This record gives sequence, C-alpha cells and structure tokens, in this order.
Amino acid sequence: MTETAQTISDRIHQMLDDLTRAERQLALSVLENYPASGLGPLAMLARDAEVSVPTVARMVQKLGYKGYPEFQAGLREELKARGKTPIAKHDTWAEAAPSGHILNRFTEAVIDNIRLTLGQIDPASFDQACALIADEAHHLYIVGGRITHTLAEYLFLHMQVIRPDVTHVQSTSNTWPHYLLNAKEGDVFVIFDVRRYENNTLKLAELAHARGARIILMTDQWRSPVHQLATVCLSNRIVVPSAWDSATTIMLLLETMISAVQTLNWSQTKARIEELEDMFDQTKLFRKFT
Amino acid sequence: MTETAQTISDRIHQMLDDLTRAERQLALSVLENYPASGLGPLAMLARDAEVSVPTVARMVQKLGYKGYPEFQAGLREELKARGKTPIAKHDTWAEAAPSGHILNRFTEAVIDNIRLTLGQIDPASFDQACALIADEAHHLYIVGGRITHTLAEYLFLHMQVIRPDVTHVQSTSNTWPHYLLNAKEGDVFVIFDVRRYENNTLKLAELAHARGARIILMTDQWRSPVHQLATVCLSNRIVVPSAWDSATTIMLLLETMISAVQTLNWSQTKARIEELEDMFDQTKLFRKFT
DNA sequence: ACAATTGTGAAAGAAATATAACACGTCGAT
DNA sequence: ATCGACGTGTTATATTTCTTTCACAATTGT
Repeated sequence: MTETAQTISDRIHQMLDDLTRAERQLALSVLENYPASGLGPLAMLARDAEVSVPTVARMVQKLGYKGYPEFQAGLREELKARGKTPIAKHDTWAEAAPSGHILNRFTEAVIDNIRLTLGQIDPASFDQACALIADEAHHLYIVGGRITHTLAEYLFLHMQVIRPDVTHVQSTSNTWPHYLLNAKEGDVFVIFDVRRYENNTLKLAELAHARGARIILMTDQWRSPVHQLATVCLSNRIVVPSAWDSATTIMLLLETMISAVQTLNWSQTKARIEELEDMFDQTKLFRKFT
Repeated sequence: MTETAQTISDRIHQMLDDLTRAERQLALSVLENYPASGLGPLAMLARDAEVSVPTVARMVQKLGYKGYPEFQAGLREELKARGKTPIAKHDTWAEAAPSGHILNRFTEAVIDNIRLTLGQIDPASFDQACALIADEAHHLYIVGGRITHTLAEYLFLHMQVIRPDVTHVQSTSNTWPHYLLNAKEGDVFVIFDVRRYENNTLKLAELAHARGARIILMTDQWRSPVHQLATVCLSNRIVVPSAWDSATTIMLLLETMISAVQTLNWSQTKARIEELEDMFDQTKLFRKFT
C-alpha cells in the first residue's frame, strides 16, 4: 500500500536525499509550485530550475516514468483527484459493501453531481429565485413534465403550505392552456425540464413568457431550450451509472429552496403551518407516536 | 476588479450562454475537472469532450488566446497562483457563497445524511430488496403517503418501464382497499412512510401483510411502525436545517435501487425501453436537441 | 588524476498544433 | 418544400514545437 497511495510529490520528497546537486535543484523547483511547474514544457521546467534539459529527462526516468509526457499525465491524474472535496474522496460510502457495489458507485456519482452543481451555481441567482417564489403578490405556477412532475408536485405540496396562490400544472396534460388563461403579468413559473426536453413544456413557457410572466427553470447541465426565456436558470448535473438520469441533485436544490423561501415568509408561514397541523389532528390522518 | 480577478473558469461560465452545442459540450468538459483536463494535449481534451479537434482550436481562439499552448499557460498561471493562497475553503460547496449561506448549510447536512444512511445500510438487505422488486413473478405495489406519494410516483414511473404488473397506490386515497382485493400471497409492496407516520399507511401494510405479501419499507431514522411487518427496512436520515424533512437521501436510495433492478432485468427491460422510445419518437412529445 | 556529474549543442524523431477544404445535418426564412 | 446560412465533424497536410538522445566538453569532489 506504500506504493499505490503515494503522490508524486511524496515520492520526490522521499528520494530527495539520494539526489545529486542538479537533481535536487530540479526537484525543489518542481515542488516549489506544485504541480503547476511540472505541467509546462520540459524546456521551461529546465529553465526555471536552472538545470539543463537532459537533466530533466534523466530525472523523470529515475522517477520511473517512460518519458516526460507520462510524468505529466501522472501529475494531471493527481490534480484531477485532488479537485474532489475530502469528503467526496470516500471510496466506500456503504462501508459494509465492496467499493464496486452499486450503492457505492451510485453515491459516488451523486456526490460528484452535487459538488459540480453547487460549484457552478450563482448564489445571487439562487436568492433571486427564492425571492420570486416567496413573493405573495403574484401567483405561483409550478410546471413539471413526464418524470419531473413528481418533483413539481413535491415543491407544490410544500409551497401550498408556505403561501397562497399556488398551482401545479402538468405540461403533459392537455388542460394546461386553461391555466394560462389566468396568468397575469409578473406571475412566477417554476418550470422543470430535463432531457429529453418536452415540446409541451417549451410551448407553455413561451406562452407564459409572452404574457409577461417570470420563469425559474430547473434543468440539467445541457439546459432545456426554455432557458432562453428564463429569469433564473438553475442547471443540475444529473449523470449517474444508470440508464436513467438522477433527480437527486435537483431534489437537493429544491429542498434548499423550500427552506430558504420558508425563512423569507416565516411570519405568514408559521400561522399557516399551525392551522394545517390542527386540521391534521382533527382528521386523525396521522399518528402522534408509534 | 471585475477584470483582473477573473479566472478562466469564470470567463467560460460567463460566455456559456452564447456558445453553440459543441462548444458548450466542450466548455462543460473543461469545467468538469478543472483545470486538469485543460492541461493535457488538445486531442485528449477533444476526445473527452466528444467534440472534434478543430472545435477545440476554434474555441480557445474565441476565448481570446492565440493558440492552445497559450491557453494552457493561462491555466498554469492560475494554478500557480491558487497554490499560494491558503488552501482551506474546501468546506464550502457553493464556492461563490459564504459558508453560512443556506446553500452550503443545507448541502452540508444532506451530505451528512447520505454518509450516515449509507454507513448503516446492510448491502445484503438492499440487494434482497432489489431482487424482490425485480421479481416479475409477483405483482409490485408501490405505496406513498401525503408527501411521499411523489417519491412513490417517481419509483412507479421507472418501474413501469422496467417491468410489468406495477401499481401505484396512494394510501391517502380512499380507493386503496380496492387494490388490496387483488393482492396475492408473495406480492411485493414498496411502502414509503416517514414521519409523521400515517394511519392509513399502517392499516394498508397490515392488510397486505395479512395476505402474505412481502413489504419493503422506505422510512426515516426513527422507523415507521410498519417496520415490524417489513421484510426489508431501509431507514434514511432526513434531518436538515429546515422546518421540513429531507427526501434527498431517500431519492438517492431510490435511484440506486432503480439502477440495480434495471441491471437485474436488463434483458427484458432493454426491449421495453426501446419500444417506449419509439412511441415517444412517434408522438413527437420530446425534442431531440436544442 | 580519476570518476561522477552536469552542461552544451545538435540533430533525429515524435508529437502536437494550426489550418484548410469539404461533406453533412439542422434550422429558419422565404 | 427549397434554399442558404451556420455549425460541426472528417480528413488531410503543413508547420511548429517538444522530446529524446547522442557525443563531448566542463566542472566538481575524491
């Protein structure tokens, strides 16, 4: 295990003592700003380290690489791996299962999706989206497609509690034009559209946009064509080892949004939630305890 | 300050809107593991992004560089500069947002949930659940509650494609007893029940159990009372900084299950999926591309 | 003075890049 | 439906750059 888990930087450090003058000079220069300097041309590295070109060539072979390009490839690999957050480096999430088990492979992919999605999100846009959704002065429409209507429904169920004037529209239903009749300028549409993008959804978005509505789009990394009409576009990475796409990242953003919106509207929401709880108590739909 | 402090990654993000399909594909690939992928040979980048070599060449010029090597030099500069700043900062997921922003707080909590949930899952039970769900010899019932029916529906939509004989039952509906009339011994029930646990769901589970059905329960860390009747019980941690519980972890497990079941049934599923694609193509419900 | 190390210069060879020409498909306008 | 503009991939080629390796001189330490 001393072999595999070792970074190139470690290996250089280790052999630092056995090196000759020029080699050590080179090694230290590589470590100086690691790994950037090793990723340039060989000649540049030689110049920066103030050693000759052949010295560099001999050195990389001493490190066990067949040539300089191979050494660079090693550095790039390392850099790629480092890009992942420490927490993301778990190779086994389900500790009892082998790392090749679908539980680990899938989770790994989802964590990656989350990392990349969050990394490229603009907090200002996100906040703006939350503000739009929280704005009770305008009606809120929530639109989902064939698969995504489940996410839309999830958002709807929560929004229904948090604020009045919420409607869930299913773009695959042929009744949606009726809803649009009531849409007024300034109304807010939360639209879910991931590949394969649905024509109905696009048409709905176009009509809504034409009526002066503002659109918040939840889509994938390739972005539904709706994004051209959207006020805010939140794109999620959805790639997993499966024949299907993943909605987990979208769900995460969704719940974060729900939490944020709720905070914005807390004074009103509080009363509404209490009322709802009362109603549930009365209907005895739920158990108080196990 | 908007000029100088701009990283290449920022610039790519900015122009993302104005890019064409192949260019965006390339841009996303560059950002995928940034900056490692941009430091390899041009041809390798092109291959990874699944675009042609000239596309990359055209793109770097569009970014304002005289050639690919100059672009790489820019990346190296950036990398060198980054190495000098104190590292840390890796605790934020949405890098552009302060660590106290809800995006980071919420994501942190969800990652925790995932880690803890996966850590205590028994892979054997999980595999058993998948096998039960994949078993086409028995009817599959999927049961959700007031909120969780969205998750149930999500599972249902996928299972519908993967195998025959699937029914989605909503425990809050008063029609569910009708479904149970058809339930036979050995049939499989996937039941979602998180707090607050629903009386209807428990009753349904009891009846199903009495008829000799096997129950797979998706619940929270405190486990719905249904768990005493369940063949397999998958409990999820669902605590987040919100007035609501999180379904993200459940969604993750769900999708993993879908992927696993699909692999088990691949021979049958393949044909079903192709058939479905054909039908979609014919109805023109979906767009092929942007 | 000897051996090991290192640098110089050069040249062959390999690899990567830049560019051009052309074919194909998509999309929108007419 | 037809045309043309546009984007893109393919193929091919010229050109540059980078790498590798050689022989040999210079330097250093022993």
